[in-house]
Amino acid sequence: MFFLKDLPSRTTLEAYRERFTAMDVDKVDEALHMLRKASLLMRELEEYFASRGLSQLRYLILVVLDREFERDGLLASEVAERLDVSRPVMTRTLQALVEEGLLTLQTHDQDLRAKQVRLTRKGRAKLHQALPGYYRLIHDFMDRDTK
Amino acid sequence: MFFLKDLPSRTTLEAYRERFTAMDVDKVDEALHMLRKASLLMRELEEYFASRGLSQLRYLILVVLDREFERDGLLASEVAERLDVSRPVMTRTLQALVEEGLLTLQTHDQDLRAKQVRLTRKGRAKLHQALPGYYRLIHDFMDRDTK
DNA sequence: ATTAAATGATTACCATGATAACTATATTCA
DNA sequence: TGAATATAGTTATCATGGTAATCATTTAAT
Repeated sequence: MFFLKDLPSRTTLEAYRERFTAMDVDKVDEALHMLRKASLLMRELEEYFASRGLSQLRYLILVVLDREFERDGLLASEVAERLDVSRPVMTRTLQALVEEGLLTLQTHDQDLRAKQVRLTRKGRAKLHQALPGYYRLIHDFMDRDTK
Repeated sequence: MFFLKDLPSRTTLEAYRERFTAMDVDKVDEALHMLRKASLLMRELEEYFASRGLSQLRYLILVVLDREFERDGLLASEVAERLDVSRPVMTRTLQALVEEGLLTLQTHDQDLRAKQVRLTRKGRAKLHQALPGYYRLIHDFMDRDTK
């Protein structure tokens, strides 16, 4: 997370450019604003998810599984790959979601190392309940911010 | 962090809009791209800081203190306020930085509850060593990304 | 002046991210 | 075919974020 209330001014950035590096001040400035804005939005999203017994990652796992409605679940490694998150975090989070009855985990038929992950009806319902508020929050944030 | 490799398509977003909420699809789409881009940049920054014995927050604490060169340090609460981070996290991080000799903490003269935080010479040097690479990383990321 | 409320910092505890090391199973190739 | 390598997942450990509760001190109010 990146929470610097007063970002470095253009003047400060230009002084740095002079001193050591051939950076594009505009792009760096844009990046700093983006980091702060994204951090604020992420914080709001985490708060929203927490209020619904979810988290950013839990939510995204449900999304990824919900998308693949033609397939009978995904391998844990496929979920991890689509989300670009480390395996141990995936293991832990999937287990927590199973505890809560939102997913099932089952050893794969052919490959005994692998785990098949499936959404339960409860999991799908939980996701669909969270979606409207999720999009509303993002919409409101962007709306507020661009004013 | 937000790491969904395939973001919801415009079509998907429009379907959601129809179904439950009067959202601006463009703005939501923009927000999702921003979240992902910021997450990737934050990950690179954390890696950079880790390689130098710092972290995003440790770095920002040094920046905030370095900025206030006219003042003889800041109160811990002032640092927390400028960075919008919770007090317990600030306490812990300041103590770690003191352990490493980058800061000093001293009980305030007038208010015995408060702590005065000051950059040491070593802390200032550490910050100035980290700055060029920090800006270069951001520059390169933005440059790469906009291609 | 004394009590009540507010403030600064800390402690205890929990959630979520990472990496390194490990187990078990599959695959490759000599 | 058997040994070496690769892959899927887990465990252990650590870093960094949060909230709630607590302690000490200061400020406000009666």
